[in-house]
Amino acid sequence: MPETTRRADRLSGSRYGNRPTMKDVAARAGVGLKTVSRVVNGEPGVTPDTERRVQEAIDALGFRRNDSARVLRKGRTASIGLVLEDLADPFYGPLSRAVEEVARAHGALLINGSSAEDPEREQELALALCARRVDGLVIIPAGDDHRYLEPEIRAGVATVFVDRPAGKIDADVVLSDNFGGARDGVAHLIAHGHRRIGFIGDMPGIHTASERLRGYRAAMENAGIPVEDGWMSLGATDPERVRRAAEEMLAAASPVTAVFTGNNRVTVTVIRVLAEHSRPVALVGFDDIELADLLRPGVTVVAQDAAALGRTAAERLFRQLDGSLVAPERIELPTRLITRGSGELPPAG
Amino acid sequence: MPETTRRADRLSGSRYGNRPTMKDVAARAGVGLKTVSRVVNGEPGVTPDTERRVQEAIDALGFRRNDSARVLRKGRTASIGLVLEDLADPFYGPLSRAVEEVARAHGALLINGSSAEDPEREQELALALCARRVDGLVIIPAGDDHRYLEPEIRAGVATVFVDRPAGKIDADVVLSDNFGGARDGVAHLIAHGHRRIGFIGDMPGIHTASERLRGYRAAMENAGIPVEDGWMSLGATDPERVRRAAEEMLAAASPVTAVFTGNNRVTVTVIRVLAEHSRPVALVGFDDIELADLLRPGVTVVAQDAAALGRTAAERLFRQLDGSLVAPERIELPTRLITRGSGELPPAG
DNA sequence: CCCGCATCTGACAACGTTGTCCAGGCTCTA
DNA sequence: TAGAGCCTGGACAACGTTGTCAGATGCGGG
Repeated sequence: MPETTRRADRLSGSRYGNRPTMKDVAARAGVGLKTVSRVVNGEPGVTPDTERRVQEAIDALGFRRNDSARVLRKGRTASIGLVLEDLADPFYGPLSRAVEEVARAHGALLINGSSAEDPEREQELALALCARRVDGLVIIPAGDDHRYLEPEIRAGVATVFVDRPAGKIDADVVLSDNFGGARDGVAHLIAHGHRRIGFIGDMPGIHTASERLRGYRAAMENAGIPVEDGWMSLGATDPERVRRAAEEMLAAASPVTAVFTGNNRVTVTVIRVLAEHSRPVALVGFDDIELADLLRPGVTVVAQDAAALGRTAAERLFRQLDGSLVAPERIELPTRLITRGSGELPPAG
Repeated sequence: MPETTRRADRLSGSRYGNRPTMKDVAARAGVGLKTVSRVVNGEPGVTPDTERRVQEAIDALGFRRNDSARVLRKGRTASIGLVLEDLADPFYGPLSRAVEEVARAHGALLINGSSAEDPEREQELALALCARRVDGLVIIPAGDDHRYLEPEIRAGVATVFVDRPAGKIDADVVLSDNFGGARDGVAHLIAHGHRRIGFIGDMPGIHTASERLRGYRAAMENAGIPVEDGWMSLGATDPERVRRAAEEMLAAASPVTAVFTGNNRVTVTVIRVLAEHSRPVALVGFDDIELADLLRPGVTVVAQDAAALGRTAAERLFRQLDGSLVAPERIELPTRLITRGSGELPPAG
């Protein structure tokens, strides 16, 4: 006789896991089920007196509407998912926060998870979010094949990719101008007299990394400088390898006089190496880093606006949900060169 | 005749918002509803041949289980909520990530939101998460009254507070040793010969801030140093006010020779002020900051382990859900003094 | 005094899934 | 070959909510 047991537990109020339902509230208030629903949702057509009785019952029982059931009935969850690479990376905090603020403005909750740069985990996470029936997904891709999302998108899940483009499907994408930013950063070094310029970046398999590399090559080519072997280090992600790469460039027979670094983590490591180095070496880094202005010299960077990326993507997501959007688009946000000293050092040696 | 319409849409596959259900899969595979459920959940009792047919139907239709319905039926959502102050703050990134990893290890998703330091928003968010029927909540309190959670906790929502204690309810709390850390940091300055030491921190209404202030006072008292008016600045949160406060302390008739800063944001601003100051002033800050080792002098800090806070809290949450936990507890994690130079400067002037 | 109308209320089905339980078909043994 | 027992598959109810629709109630006017 489970019904009896449950009622007893509920009345005693001590047992975990049994929450009062609208039915319980209705029984206590002596009204119908639907009337409770009306009160909870602020629908019209309830006399003040009835409303008061219902409200009292709600408070007395500690009732809270079960949104799972609501979602099941209504179809929309008023929540969106965010799949990013690593929340602990300072670049993603503001991005995530920006997405959240837009979601909040649309009355939606944000569910997020980290892919840890693992394509399989990205897929697992994205599909788990779809199973929760999020209304939309903002994805910072780890993998390069997103066809697994096709059924979801067809089923109406709004989808926007950020920071890196979607792989093998046609979808909205919001990016920084990685190519242009890197090109301008390297050109800045060239303008200050450098010709032997190193590039240290992530694996070229990652879109942002290859675009920035392309920018480096373009700037060098525009200036008519042939790039020598040993000036480029790709795929060095962990500090140890970045350090080795930087040291090799600086110790070569004809060492580089400037370095362009492909992301914030690389930049930080290279700053450490340069700090130990005797001769001054110019540096421009992609991504801004905190306290960059307080170092001596200050660190010149190509800054992207992480918050703007997140905001733009989220706004586009909700416009998809509004139905006011049709064709997928690729949006590129400009980067900004912030000069602080390290990029303006003249060539030494 | 809505049924007909829906079926047609589904077959055409073009209209948004209609997803295939197990019923559809069953019809297509020519099996019963429950058999599909069994296949989807990997339950035993299905012949390989039937399983194959079902799987084909699933793939063909792009079916994905609706977890909302599942949750409704099963009672548990396998998701936990995290309410924090501001994801954009570098302190919370690693904390959030640590919570996520623990959740993942337990097969749960993480839903998070920022309170923006607003008690009302904290409550709104926490209750919204409860309405989604998260299994548990990790909360970094913005407010100081959490009685609104009593019905939820009684109903079985596991709850752990982090970084600051819960207000007016008895609940699990995981904190850093704010008092001890601040006391030791200030004692460190005293040990290096300082007697005129300033304190710049957040509003004393915030628990961490008042504990750190208490630590400052204790260290001074232990050393028999009376604290003068004007050595303490409380409630300065925005950079402008912090800057003014620091400048006043340094410009006073008998200026402070060292400063203890109450959190990372304050520390960063004070570093800027000190960089412009002529005489060297010692500094110890609460919270570690990135690149602190690269500044000259390096910044001595009292570091808390944000990831450990998050991990400890999340683990405790899941132990509550296991039922292996009974009485609420208060856990205090140690802080660590990291000497890098700024805290070891001798008194000047 | 009765009818019509507006207002308020509640019974019922449906959302998509899972747990329970039973039916039918099979194998194995006596 | 009949009966017992096992395995597979499916019918049905339930989870807690909301939309639909019809019934009840009260009021004013004819």
